[in-house]
Amino acid sequence: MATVKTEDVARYADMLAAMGTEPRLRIMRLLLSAHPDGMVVGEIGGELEISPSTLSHHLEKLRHEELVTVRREGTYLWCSANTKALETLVGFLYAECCTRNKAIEPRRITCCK
Amino acid sequence: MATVKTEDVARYADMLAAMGTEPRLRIMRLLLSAHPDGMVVGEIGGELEISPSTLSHHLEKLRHEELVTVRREGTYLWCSANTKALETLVGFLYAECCTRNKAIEPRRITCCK
DNA sequence: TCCATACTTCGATGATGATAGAAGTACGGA
DNA sequence: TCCGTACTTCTATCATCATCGAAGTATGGA
Repeated sequence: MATVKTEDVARYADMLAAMGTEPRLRIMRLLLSAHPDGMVVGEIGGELEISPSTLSHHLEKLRHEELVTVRREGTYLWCSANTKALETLVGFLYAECCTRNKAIEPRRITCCK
Repeated sequence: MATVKTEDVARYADMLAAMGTEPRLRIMRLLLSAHPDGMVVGEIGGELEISPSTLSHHLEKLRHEELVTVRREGTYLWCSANTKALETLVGFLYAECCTRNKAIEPRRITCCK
């Protein structure tokens, strides 16, 4: 069990905040369902009905927290969920709840859905 | 695997936002480490060096998202992490990443810490 | 070189948020 | 009944955020 450095808490808080908005959480869900191919920016906007400039800001935020990666293909930008970062974040929450403090039984998280 | 209703996404986003701030994430960590007894408000403030009124606002936010429960004992207010709500939230994230989309291998979350 | 498509950045606005001192409320004890 | 402790609410301020239209940049194709 790795110890959580105090400076990490701020980082995790920022990642949680990045997902703590309905449009951005929807974006993450969409990208996860399209994983690992990802989706083109315009396709995300069409699916979620978010205006281009607003979407761009949301993607910028998610990319800043490294929750989303982007690669260019011609004029298209392909976005993908960064599973590495998600792994770290969800692993942190899981550890806080189940491992470090044993406040929640693991099965309740891994089996309840 | 329960299906996630669209209106639930907004709720999960609010919960993530509630924990998406360094002081509040620290509060949750502290309360989890003190689970299930919880901690008195003043003790939290002393430990995290947050002024009484600011702390009160943060606790109000966490309580509003049902991440924290409060019980009174004389003049003291005891705060506890609401494991039921945390369970739901972390279960949702786990499902999104590992079950629904299989973007992340479960072991990477349950074993990596 | 010019154009169309895809996306970003600029600029502006209205909203929410974080913080904290000061005043108020709740409670138990003297 | 009065006081002290614990905590909240009020009030104010400064900062960040979400949104979106308009203008700008990037890219490939004609």
